[in-house]
Amino acid sequence: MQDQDLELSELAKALAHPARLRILRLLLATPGCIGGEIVDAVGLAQSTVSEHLRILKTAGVITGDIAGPRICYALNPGALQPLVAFIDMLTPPVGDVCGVPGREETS
Amino acid sequence: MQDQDLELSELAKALAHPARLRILRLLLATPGCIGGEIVDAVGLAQSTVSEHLRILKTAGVITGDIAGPRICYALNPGALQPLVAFIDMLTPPVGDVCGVPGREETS
DNA sequence: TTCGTTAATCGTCGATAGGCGATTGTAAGG
DNA sequence: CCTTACAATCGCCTATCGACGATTAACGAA
Repeated sequence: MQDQDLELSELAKALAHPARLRILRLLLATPGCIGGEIVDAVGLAQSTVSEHLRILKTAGVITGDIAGPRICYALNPGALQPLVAFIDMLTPPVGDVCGVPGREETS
Repeated sequence: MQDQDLELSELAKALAHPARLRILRLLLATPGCIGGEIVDAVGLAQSTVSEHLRILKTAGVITGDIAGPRICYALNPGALQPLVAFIDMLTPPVGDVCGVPGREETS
């Protein structure tokens, strides 16, 4: 049961960096395939961005399809479901009526 | 808008370690207040566990109330909601009918 | 084939995280 | 008061992360 902790922590680690979150936002906002635009958008060196992309790809959060000389990155949202399931498991208190019930935050 | 990336990454970082996930599971399974039981459960040194608890507390994921010589730790599930919201934002493709639609997993 | 573009990889560096034992602080009990 | 138990903090060390420039690899176009 706790064996999943490894997998879950890897998943969380993939999200544990602002640059990677930014990349995910960017991929969400960009329907088509983009390559080096990511580098320009996050404002980091090409090698650094490539490393972040590798981490995201390894975690399964994104996919990378070769499209000629460049690469088409796309979100793979399903990969994060286990993490959501874990957090959900911690969050039974407030009503699980429908979707996001406690949006107003318990504060 | 992207300012939240910092906050979200901090939140994800709090979950990015197996020992901390184990602690959260333990707190979920233990209704009452436990103190040093955590140390015994995770199998790490007391100082190490204390550090993990500090990280979780700093992230707001748990709370710690002083109860005499020991401390009563409890989950604070609401703190993770922003993270869930972010992941949800990445996951619109499949029906957003009601909360957790893809519970059966896409695969 | 040669050239230009794009992405991945390599090597290096400083910063951070994770682990531990030892120490300190605090609060109940004798 | 002193002692005991628990948790937090303090060095200290190792391992990993994040960033970079430079290099290499792959592909399309000329």
